[in-house]
Amino acid sequence: MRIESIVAGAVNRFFEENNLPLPDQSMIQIQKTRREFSGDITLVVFPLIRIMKKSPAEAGEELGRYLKQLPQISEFNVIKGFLNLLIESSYWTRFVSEIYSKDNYGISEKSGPADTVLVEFSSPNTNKPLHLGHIRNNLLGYSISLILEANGFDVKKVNLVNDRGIHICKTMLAWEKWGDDKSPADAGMKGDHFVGKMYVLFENAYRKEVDELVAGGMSVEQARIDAPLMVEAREMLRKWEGGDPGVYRLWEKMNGWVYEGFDVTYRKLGVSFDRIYYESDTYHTGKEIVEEGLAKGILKKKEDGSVWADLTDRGLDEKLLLRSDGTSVYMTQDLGTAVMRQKDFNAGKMYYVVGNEQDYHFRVLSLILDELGYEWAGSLHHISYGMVELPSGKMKSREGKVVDADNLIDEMIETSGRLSAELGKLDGVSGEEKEDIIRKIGMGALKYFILKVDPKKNMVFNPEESIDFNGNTGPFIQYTHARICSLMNKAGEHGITPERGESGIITLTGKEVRVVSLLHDFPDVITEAGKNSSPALIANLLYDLAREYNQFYHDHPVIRENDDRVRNFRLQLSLATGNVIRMGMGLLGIEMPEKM
RNA sequence: GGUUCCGUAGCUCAGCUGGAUAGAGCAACAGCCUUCUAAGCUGUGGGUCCCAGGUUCGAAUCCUGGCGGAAUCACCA
Repeated sequence: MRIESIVAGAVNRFFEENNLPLPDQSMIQIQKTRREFSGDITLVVFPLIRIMKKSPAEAGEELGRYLKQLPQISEFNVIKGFLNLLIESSYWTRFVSEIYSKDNYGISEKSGPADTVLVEFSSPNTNKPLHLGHIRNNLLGYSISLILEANGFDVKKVNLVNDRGIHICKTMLAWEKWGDDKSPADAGMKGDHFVGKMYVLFENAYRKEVDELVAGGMSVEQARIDAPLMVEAREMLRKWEGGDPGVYRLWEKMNGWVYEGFDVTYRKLGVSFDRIYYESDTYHTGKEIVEEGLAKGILKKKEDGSVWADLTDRGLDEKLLLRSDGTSVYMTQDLGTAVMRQKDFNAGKMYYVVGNEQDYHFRVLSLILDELGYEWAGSLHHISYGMVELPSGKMKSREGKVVDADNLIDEMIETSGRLSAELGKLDGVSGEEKEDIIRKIGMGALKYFILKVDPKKNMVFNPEESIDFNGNTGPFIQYTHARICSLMNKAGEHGITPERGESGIITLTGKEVRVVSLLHDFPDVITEAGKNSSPALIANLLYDLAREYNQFYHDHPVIRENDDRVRNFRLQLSLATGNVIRMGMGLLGIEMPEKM
């Protein structure tokens, strides 16, 4: 049993034996002892003094004397209402001996098909390549999926591709006009970048047209509608919706280019999906659902033919679901997608990893599904994450103020290679192995940089100051792991391997205890990370662990230790640390080199 | 304007459902490699936790009101 539960149980017994009312569970607060005091864990006695009717000092003393009887508690002291408990080394050595060789420590087994959950992430538009904002989305979505799996859920990762709409038509029109019938291969570009370039060509020419119309005296709003390019794009959208074979072929061809490009980026990021949905499919279902709602009288049609959901009873406004011309909007498609998915997977929960700019949209989506009578409407859960901003503010694709995903990835790997060379770290390694290590480190730096930040918060990325490889970074944690691998190899060469079982009666140093106690926290952190959809919690623990381990490593001999029992414990401790780091980083989607 | 979120060191971020003298990293400066990987370790300086009230034995954390910033409130997605 975990030490916190043992102590909490003993506190309860104390009240029982003294015929006092039992304290509420929330009153038994156990936390880590702050470093400046002596002890490992601390019971906060303030909440208990009311029942005990004693001063904090007296209550602490009394509880301390009682708890010291536990075989796991060796010492105690009371300072200002805080009861600090020193844990017997044998508790820690036994704990380490139990987990050091497990490759599933902290991981919950799958609990069955009833616990299927669905995670949507990525959700790209097919008119431009992925940028840093998408990277955050993909890394979060993928990591959260892994974390939910580690919490025992059967996770389905799904992607919803926004492959239809006016923005796609803009790229098609631009290609027809200025593409010279070239393919991405002809242009020597990745498909998504090539199509993205078409989008930019359109936007630039369109802006020029608008400017000219405005100069001629037209209002900006009207100019945006009347600009010849926009008229053509809308015409193309109508043809697409009408199933015009020529337009449809072009649409398929250009989307194909984009998907080829996306695949490359996804592979580099190491993300994958169990199922991909396309809005060009789901919007049909969405329309049907709206028609049904209309027939049932839940939705209402206005005179101009547009269809609305009335959410004024719920404290919100009315929401448009079909335009007056009968075409669907964003919400329509999301309704369809949700219903299709529920049919496909019957998931207990559907998570949407989507930026916080869409908080309102998802509140409305869930409410409308509820209005329409879907009893699973409450199972939608928006994992809302903050924007990635540049020092100059928000990224804006139309102004070219974006950090391109592929460029960034390439730069990270390049930097990784340069640093390795400067430090002479991989001089003994060559070829594919070397490339692989360099790639893992570069990607580790990028992924950790993004994931260590609380998802809910906006974060700032400064392209001028490239992502660090020292300090609180992915490579720092990877390095710690590589060190441990190297240590174990060296130990093996000396014929030293950790022996199973407890290492015998030894007294641990403060640094050893700090490392063990972080390992001890790992399962709880996985649980919390699952509940809060926050990979950052895992990242923070791993950083603390790596830092504490490096301190331990700095001033404790392992292989060179003469006392067999101590040496064995330190080997187990090192192995356990390496395993937890590897598993934990695995949950962030970060690979671990064995040397670097 | 309504709603939601945010405001912690020069910069980037931790700080869990209230607990001890608010912590890391980067940047700056000063040290540590005949010893298991120096992408490491140690030390120094750096704070009105936006402001003002309130609740509490105790508030960066909870409540109210300001100030500042962001998002959203589309027949865009």
